[in-house]
Amino acid sequence: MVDIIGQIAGMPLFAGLSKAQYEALARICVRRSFRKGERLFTEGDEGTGFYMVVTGRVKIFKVSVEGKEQILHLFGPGESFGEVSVFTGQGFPADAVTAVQTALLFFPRLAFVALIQKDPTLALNMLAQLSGRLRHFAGLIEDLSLKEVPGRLAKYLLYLSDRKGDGEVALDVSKGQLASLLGTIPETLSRILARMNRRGLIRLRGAQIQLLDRAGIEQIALEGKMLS
Amino acid sequence: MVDIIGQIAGMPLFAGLSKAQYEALARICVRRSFRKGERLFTEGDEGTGFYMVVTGRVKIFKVSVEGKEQILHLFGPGESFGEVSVFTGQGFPADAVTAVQTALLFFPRLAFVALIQKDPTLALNMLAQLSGRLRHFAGLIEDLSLKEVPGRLAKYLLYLSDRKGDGEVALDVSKGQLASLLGTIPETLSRILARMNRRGLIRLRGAQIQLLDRAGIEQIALEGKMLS
DNA sequence: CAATCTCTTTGACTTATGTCAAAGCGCTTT
DNA sequence: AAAGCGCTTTGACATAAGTCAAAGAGATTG
Repeated sequence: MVDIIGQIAGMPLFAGLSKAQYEALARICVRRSFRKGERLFTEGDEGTGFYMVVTGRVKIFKVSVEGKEQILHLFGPGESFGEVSVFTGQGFPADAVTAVQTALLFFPRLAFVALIQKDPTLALNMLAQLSGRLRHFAGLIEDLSLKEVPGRLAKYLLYLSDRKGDGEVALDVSKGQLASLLGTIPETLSRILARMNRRGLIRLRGAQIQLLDRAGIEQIALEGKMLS
Repeated sequence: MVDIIGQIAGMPLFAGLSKAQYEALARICVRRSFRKGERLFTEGDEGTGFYMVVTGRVKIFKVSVEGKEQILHLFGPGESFGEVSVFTGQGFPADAVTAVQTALLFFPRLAFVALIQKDPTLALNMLAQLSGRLRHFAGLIEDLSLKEVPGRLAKYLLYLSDRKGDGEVALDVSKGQLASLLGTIPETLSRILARMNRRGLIRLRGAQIQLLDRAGIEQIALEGKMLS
């Protein structure tokens, strides 16, 4: 119980709340652990609450009839997911699976809504949370519709690089999963990485990628394509 | 003033509020009219509030460096937009332009946040609103990534048909705009409509489209492609 | 340490969709 | 009705990206 409060206190969604609120949140939530690859829910399932990642990683994705998948979001520690069906009352809009061994807090719908009704700060935090997610989705739509795969890849490499600081980047997902994240397939991703490598934009060593020509990569990200 | 209250009362975002709340909302908002094609804001602009459509139509979209546009959403009467930057404090994530002559209500950020803090119902309505928008975006991402243009078009035709009831559908946007909505260009859309016409799936007469083979169209929407 | 299994890469090929250019069509304006 | 204008359609072509198949690389396990 006390350690759950500790976990909750650090989350952006719960920033600025009173001690009493932390306790109330800790009282309504349930901690659950999952092995890698476990399914949390499937599109259409009735949503009885939402989740927050304590440790690990959760993949939210859509699947086509042929089995191709598009990752909508990868959520890590401190991030929450599954709120949409809490507030609309409809089923989940996508599938969720753990990408690695994962610990989650589950917040039941009705109890959480009751808390929100009593605490405007919590409500505003949640509104900020969903707004951020909308911004992210708008970016994904832009990328899928207006950029080619090299452009999306370049943007992702720069994103990784910005998180780390230096010019050496370690992919935080398998290349297959990265393909799903970028809206393509492994073969295509592989070819484009090879092309960037040949042109001296990057130096490929497995999951380690060195950004050799940052300006060139930035241009590809901006223009959305790699001039042939 | 009184007529603004009347307009507000009917909006889903404001459902279930007290008379006093309607009056407070009416007090903080400003009504503004725009001619067709006027720009309301541009991506990156600081958001000082959000808008609600009274009459007319607003197009929210992204543009690529080459000038191709992807429509994120078309908002009509009773729908609101621009909330994202209200709750994150960052700039608008996309561009907004009126698609026709349009009347809007503008709600200033700080005044509205103050109201939300006092009224949990308003907060929950807004959460439902944003959640619905996330669901819509998830669907758009799915379509762009996992369906081909015929699949997206079929889905849109069925959507129009479901709104109307019968098998005769009138496009509510120009074909050029429909292309932007579906993530393609006018030439491609034109070809695919012609192909569906040739195959007896639809009967094309300008902006009037008759759905002749609903089952066939549903299959294309589901599979995401038109088997050649 | 070999065997196996999965993930990744490469090659040859197909195809959906974009590009560019021109023609067609409908609508408004004079 | 003629003229002009924007939107739509069609054609010829280019190309990004998917499919299928096989080889290669890396990791895991017995």
